[in-house]
Amino acid sequence: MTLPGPRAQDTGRRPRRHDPDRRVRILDAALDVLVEQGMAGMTHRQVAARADVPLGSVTYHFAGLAELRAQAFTRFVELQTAVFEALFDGVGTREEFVEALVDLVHASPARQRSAVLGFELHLAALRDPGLRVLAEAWTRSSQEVLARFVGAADAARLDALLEGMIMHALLATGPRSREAARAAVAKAVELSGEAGFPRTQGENHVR
Amino acid sequence: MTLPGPRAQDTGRRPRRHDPDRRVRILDAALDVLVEQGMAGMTHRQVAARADVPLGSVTYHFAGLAELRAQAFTRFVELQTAVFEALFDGVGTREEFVEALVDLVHASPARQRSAVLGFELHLAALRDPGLRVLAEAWTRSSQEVLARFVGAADAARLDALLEGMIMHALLATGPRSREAARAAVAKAVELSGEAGFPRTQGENHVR
Amino acid sequence: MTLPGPRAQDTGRRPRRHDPDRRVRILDAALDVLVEQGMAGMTHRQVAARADVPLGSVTYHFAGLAELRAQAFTRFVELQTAVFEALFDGVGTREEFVEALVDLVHASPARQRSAVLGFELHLAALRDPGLRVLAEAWTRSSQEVLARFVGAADAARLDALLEGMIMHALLATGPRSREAARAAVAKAVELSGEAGFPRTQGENHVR
Amino acid sequence: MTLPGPRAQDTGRRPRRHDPDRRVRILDAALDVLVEQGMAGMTHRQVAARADVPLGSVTYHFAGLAELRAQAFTRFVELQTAVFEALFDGVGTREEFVEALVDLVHASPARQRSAVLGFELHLAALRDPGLRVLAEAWTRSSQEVLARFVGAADAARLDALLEGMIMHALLATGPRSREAARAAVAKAVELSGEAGFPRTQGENHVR
DNA sequence: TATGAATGAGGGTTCATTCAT
DNA sequence: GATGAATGAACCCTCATTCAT
Repeated sequence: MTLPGPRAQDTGRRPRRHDPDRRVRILDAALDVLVEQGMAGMTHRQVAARADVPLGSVTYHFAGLAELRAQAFTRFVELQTAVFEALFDGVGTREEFVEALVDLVHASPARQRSAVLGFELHLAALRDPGLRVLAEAWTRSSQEVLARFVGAADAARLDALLEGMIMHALLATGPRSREAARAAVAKAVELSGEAGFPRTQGENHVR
Repeated sequence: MTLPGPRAQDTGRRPRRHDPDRRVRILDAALDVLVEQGMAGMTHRQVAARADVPLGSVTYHFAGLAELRAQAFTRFVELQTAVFEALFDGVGTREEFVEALVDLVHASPARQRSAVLGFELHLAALRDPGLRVLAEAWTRSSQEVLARFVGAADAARLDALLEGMIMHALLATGPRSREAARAAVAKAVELSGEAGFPRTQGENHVR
Repeated sequence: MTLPGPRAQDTGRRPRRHDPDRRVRILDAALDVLVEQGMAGMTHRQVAARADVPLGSVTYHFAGLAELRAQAFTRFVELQTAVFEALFDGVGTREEFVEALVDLVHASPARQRSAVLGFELHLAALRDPGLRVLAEAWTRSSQEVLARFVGAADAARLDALLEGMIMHALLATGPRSREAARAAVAKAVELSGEAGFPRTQGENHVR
Repeated sequence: MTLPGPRAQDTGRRPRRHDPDRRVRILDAALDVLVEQGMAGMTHRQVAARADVPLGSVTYHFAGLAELRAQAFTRFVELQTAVFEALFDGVGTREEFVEALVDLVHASPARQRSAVLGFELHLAALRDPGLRVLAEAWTRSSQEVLARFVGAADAARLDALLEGMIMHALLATGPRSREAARAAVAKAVELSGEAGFPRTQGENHVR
């Protein structure tokens, strides 16, 4: 029965001065919390604890929770866009394209996080105009990448299919076979126009 | 100075109607709130206000917010399953099938609500095992309906595509052409096996 | 995810008609709850559940929580007075007297209950005039019993000692030796006047 | 329709004083409320009102009602231990010892408060392990003080007697004669061993 | 610049009590 | 007579946000 002083929010009291990317650390922590606790669980306190940062630091760097949310999602989209780009980097043949898409869809622990964040963003965007703009830009940029390989209309269709498959993969309890995913993706790609595959099958291409 | 007991109270005389289906009214109100405010906004107070019911009524009929959520989603799935069944009632040809799917996807004010609820359920299911069971059952039942017309694997693929298209439709700001949606759906159905279409194309069917 | 109807307060729905001593069952249940949960935990619902009686039955038989409390304590005092009387029934010698007192003090599972209730009553009586009257009557009656064996002043002193020993026994974690209790009681009785012991030591007496 | 987040708020501009010993003020207020309203009446709101502090201040400084209770009782025991020590400071003769004990027992408005708190602590300790530890430590320390004047066993007996007399004094409606209390205490002390009285009776002692 | 003490609105939930059935 | 549906008041607690330091 000690008297510990106010509440257990002392994060260790180290004198962490000069922490230039504290802002980014907070954003990443916010995304972590968002993945684990959902939108409703993303509070100043949770984020601060996750970032190992004093509570005031979060309100200091971000004008409010809405802004924190917006910037966190913005960071997510930036990172995710880069990942998406990289995924198709060096893809030349239809087979490689399909394989890249299967990578995208097939649930790996790493993909789980971005899948959850993506859907959180989509849902949040329904009620926040700023986020809606962000979500649309993200979707557009994704489809533009896909459109390098298939036509624009096919890209939209493919993107929708991927979105749905990712959601299904997210919710499925049992492990899903990669082959099933590949078959589904392949069938969808099959129908797409030929445009955009610089190399014929089997041809090697150094990016 | 009497023993206070936890509380002392004087109920504010108000007509206390016996209301047999109040429970269902509360569930519908909960779904309304969920659509408009999102999961975080679905509070006892909001739901009570929406159902035009005193606060205590919500906590009386449901043991907790978790149960209210669960039962609301359960009701949603029940209703939605019926709607889904009805949509394909009388569908005989591939053309009719495609048209039904386009109805499903194309954003009408009426579909908006169920689309949002569906995605809210999917997201909530990520963190609630009970809801996950419900979501899986719903997905399974939907795919079983689709599987009457195309093969099981195609049904899963089609379902994913629809899911993605619905989400895209939900987020799109501008109005989307019904033709674009039809084209995308048609292409996906094209690839499916012939199984399940009792009538040949062009054949007339009196609904 | 079943729809169990309102809340889990259905006590089994047997048609318990003609239950003449339901009132007493409720009182005993109230005392049980009081022992286990404390004053703050003695709610209508807890009592009803404990008595295996519908919620409305408690409010039907008792005008309010205050009355339920009062009547429960009244019942407790009645029962306890009888027990107290019985304890000294047949006590003739100083040794028997001491032994009876030690029985009273020494913590047995059975005594635990009445000890707790007694202290709850004392504390509640501090703020409820009605209970204060009851508590005083109880104290007076106890001391009158003791005064049959020792003088009135000694009875008051003895009663206080017993009260304190009971409280200490209640709080002690380790088991207390009966001998220690006997020694303490004996010493207190030693000082008392001779009045009231009809039999000399060793003499047999059929009540 | 912006994302609502859990809440949106506008603090109602009020002077926000930095108040370093607000924590202690809250604890004292909690003890005041406890004396007047009993355990069940000791709510956040009552305490806040009593301490003239906003509601949030109580929950800010104490993690929960249980902790508030625990720390309030801890403070009570600390203060009371000091008072108890001071009471016997300078006591040298058996007469002074008795007189000190009578001071302890005889109901003065000042003692009323600590007596009530003491019994509340004892009762609360029955169901709270942390408080039980505290109560036991308190009892032990009290008896150790008494044991400076009488033997250990006698100290326990004396302590029990005092406890009982305090409770009786607390409940008695009419004023009790100090002489009666002195007589009872004197008789109990009479039986105790001689150990611990540095000065013989009648000897004068300059405090 | 950075922090955390402070505030009150609002969240989930429990409950005494009333009253229609 | 007996019951349980219904009602809000009040409870504990969390939290976004402000602001003194």
